[in-house]
Amino acid sequence: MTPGKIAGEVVAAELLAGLNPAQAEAVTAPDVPLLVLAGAGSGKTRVLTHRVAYLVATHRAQPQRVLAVTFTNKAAREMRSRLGVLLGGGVEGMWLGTFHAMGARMLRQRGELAGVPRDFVIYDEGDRAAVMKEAMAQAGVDEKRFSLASISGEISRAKNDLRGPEEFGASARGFVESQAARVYPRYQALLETNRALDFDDLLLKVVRMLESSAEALERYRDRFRHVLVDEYQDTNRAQYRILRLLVGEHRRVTVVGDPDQSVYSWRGADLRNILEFQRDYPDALVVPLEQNYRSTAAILRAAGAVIRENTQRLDKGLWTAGPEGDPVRVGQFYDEREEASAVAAEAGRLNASGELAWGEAAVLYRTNAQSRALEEVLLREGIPYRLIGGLRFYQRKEVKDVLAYLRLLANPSDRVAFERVINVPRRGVGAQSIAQVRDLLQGGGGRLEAVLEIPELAGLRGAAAQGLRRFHDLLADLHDYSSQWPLVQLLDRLLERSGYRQLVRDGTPEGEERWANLTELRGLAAELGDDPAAATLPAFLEQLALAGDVDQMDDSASGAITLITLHQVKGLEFPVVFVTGVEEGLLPHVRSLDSEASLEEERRLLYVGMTRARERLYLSHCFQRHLYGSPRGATPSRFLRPLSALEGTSGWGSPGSFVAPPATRGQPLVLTRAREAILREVTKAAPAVVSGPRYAAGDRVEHQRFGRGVIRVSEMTPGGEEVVIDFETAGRRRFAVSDAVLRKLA
DNA sequence: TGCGGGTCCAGCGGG
DNA sequence: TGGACCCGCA
Repeated sequence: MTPGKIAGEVVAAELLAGLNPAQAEAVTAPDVPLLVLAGAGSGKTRVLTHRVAYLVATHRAQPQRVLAVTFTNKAAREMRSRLGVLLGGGVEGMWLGTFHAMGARMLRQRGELAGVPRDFVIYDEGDRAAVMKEAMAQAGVDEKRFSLASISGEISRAKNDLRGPEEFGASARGFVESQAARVYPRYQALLETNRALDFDDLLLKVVRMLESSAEALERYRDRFRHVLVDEYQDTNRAQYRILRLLVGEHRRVTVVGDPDQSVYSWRGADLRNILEFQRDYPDALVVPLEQNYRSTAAILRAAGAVIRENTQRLDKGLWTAGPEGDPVRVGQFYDEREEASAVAAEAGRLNASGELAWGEAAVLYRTNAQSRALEEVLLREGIPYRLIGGLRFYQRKEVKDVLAYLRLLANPSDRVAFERVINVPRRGVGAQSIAQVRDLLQGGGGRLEAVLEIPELAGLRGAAAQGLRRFHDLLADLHDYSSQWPLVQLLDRLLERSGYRQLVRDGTPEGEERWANLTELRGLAAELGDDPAAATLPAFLEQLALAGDVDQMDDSASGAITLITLHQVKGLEFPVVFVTGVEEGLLPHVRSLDSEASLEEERRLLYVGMTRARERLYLSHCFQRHLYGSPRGATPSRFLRPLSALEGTSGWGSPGSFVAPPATRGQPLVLTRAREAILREVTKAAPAVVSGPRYAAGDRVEHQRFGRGVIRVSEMTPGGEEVVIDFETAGRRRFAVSDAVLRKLA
């Protein structure tokens, strides 16, 4: 026996330590198709990573022959770092990432086998919308009658179902579909001229490649002798097809998922993939993970009672060896303001008694609009919170603009990028001139680069022509520069030479905020600087395109209550969870009432929310809720029915927590007022009615996001107090004072 | 070309 | 209610 083998066995034994029998079974299962039905909080990620590590440690798999696919970048990162720890390095060469990253990588390697140019760019949702708009115009589809979103959705769905323009056109039924069928081929043609793929293409083209090229199929099948997939319940048909093709005859495939947590059918996820795994592989080994390590018995019982009403599911008996815990509380409140106050009051009570740090609680809701009332109350009460979602980093105008410049440098055919920045900052090239250029290119009258150099080709004269030429010179300059200097310097030069820095930094606080975002982008480029392979422009752009967003959940240590949608909260957990707005029309949402399947998905959404809670779970609904500005009556969700008779479930607050609506509207409820008074005393947070500045130069402060710093300037503006802070690590920044993110240090 | 007011719309959002 | 978008006017 070789020393290596012995070491491997030692590691293997360590990998099984602390696993329960079901987990161990899944980790050590033989090379047969394996379906791990992992209930909420049952250690799913642990099993997946340990199985990969186990396969490697026991020499059943070489790292470079393993493909492990996750749904999010975050999950991929986590898995990579956990594997690094488990194996002490040794993950080199392993393909570990999202489906889309995997697709991009394969297409860079062998995409030409499916007619994909090697230097393709990846279009995000914004770019896709721009192209879609143009395609709709070409097809003569009226944007007023058919929304971009509906057409775009149809086409995306078609792609996820592996239907090309012809096939889709042949089977199109109904108004929207037939319009989409006219747009689809034009949309695809435009992507092609731009040498661009959208996210759906990253999957679709891989399928086409593997199906049409024996060489490609052979190559990747041989390469990936072990295939493992996380969140299998969320895979769409294209992803399913890729897996089937890759797994082929060797059938060493492990999928992990929970049908009860499938909440993305509207994005193409197909529950059949997991429900029918055993039909696809009749000899599959199915290992249910039923022991929950997260929630109390009371919480599990309530969640189980809710999800059991669904018909489309594989029953699991989720159980816990943990304590019964506090009862699950269901409360009714007058309206969303009182609901928010109740959340704040309860969180405040727990915090005051030392049972809860702010960062340990989350407030969940169905729609983003619901966050407003919560924010207002938390702000008023001085309770720190962080809002997940909203406008994301890469969707910010300034970031998209600068990225468009970079994309144009990397790919001069990218007309979406061109149209985005040709007149930003202004160069005298208006909509009219852009249209002329577009028409010329449309008619095949030349390449974009040529038109930039000789604008007269497009019939342009005067200021517009000069603007295009200046733009051309700028790009040429940057192009030369980029061949000799690292990314960061290129970015700096771009910001200077283009005039973009001046445009953004207009002296307003908003301008500084935008500039701060660009500084962050610069930071990302700098991070890559250490790695020569990643520091090229194309690699940088690809990474950003696939990264989607800077991870908002990474700073989980923040001392703030989390406000988050039910969809985004999947995969997270908190000691204390409030699920708000559990009402008919909201959860289930009105738009899901038309089919039993979507209704069941809504129920799963509530289930996901409930199972995020470790110790305390609160559900609330209102008597009335403001929707689009006007009040409407609300009734408790049908999903709550099985809870009414359930042991370990009780009302939230005193029996009188809900009282009849007041006779005159707009009059605050006495009870609400009393509660606020109590809360104020408990949290000692005085209402934020301040007439003068709260900060002075020299004050030491801590910012939720940027850390510690010193106030340099404080001034009162019509919009409130504004401060300039020198941060220890984040440099000088300017803010409007917000108690939610800034606090004074002693 | 840039801005202001009218109008329309409103679910969840990974990669 | 509030944001996005369009049209018309300076």
